[in-house]
Amino acid sequence: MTGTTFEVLAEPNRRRILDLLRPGERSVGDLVRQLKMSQPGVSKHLRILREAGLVHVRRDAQRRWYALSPEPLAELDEWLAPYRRFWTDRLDALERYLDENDRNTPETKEDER
Amino acid sequence: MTGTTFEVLAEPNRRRILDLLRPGERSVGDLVRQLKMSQPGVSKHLRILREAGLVHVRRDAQRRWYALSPEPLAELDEWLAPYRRFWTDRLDALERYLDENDRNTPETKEDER
DNA sequence: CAGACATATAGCTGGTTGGCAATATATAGG
DNA sequence: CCTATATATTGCCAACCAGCTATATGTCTG
Repeated sequence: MTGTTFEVLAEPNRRRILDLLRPGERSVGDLVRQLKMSQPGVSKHLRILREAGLVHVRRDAQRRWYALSPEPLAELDEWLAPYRRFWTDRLDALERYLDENDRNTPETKEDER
Repeated sequence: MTGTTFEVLAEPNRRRILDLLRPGERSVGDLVRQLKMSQPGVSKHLRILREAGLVHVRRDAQRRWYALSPEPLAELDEWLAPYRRFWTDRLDALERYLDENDRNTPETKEDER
């Protein structure tokens, strides 16, 4: 099996790659230049990201253009959702969007208007 | 050194422990019973979670009551924030809170070995 | 075709890690 | 003090992993 999203993201260089892809597509060589890492190293990480469904690739002659496939990040976001209430009292409008379940000790500070 | 929040959360049993702590404090023995794992195994994970600042402990005679310290999760949340726009277009009020920079053009996908 | 260029894969290796059993530490009670 | 209970620490091991070098694959150009 391919690693879980969490395991894949545990590696800092892979998070870095995703960050670099956020503005848009990048070629492998491009990424190699940004990360201080060997080309095979980068390709290996890209494979792992690809197999985890976090990036997808477009071929163009010898170049391969990698781009974000952010769907799996939603899984992480879902895991995180029930915890948000613990540190985002200020942004509690957020909870209205993102929260849905259980009972807990709600120590909301007073909302307004 | 203590691992990063991402590394610590890569381990499924540790995420499970946090999930179990979400409703409130639990003793170690309590956790051992829920997870199918040896007591030393659980203690080891708890130590890692403690050193990562994700849980804190309260002594009570022989018992130790563990509870969530969710602050480090905010770090994860911050990393995730700029990605949210990619799957939560519906929730674009969110972006007003969380986002800051530009957008890209989605491309056709292709995937092959 | 040859050679250059871009990327992927294979093979190796040192370091890390999760699991367990054994043992240590601490506390409570008789 | 002795014993039971609860948890932590230690020591060990097999598995995994990220990085590297060397090599393979694929494509473009002349």
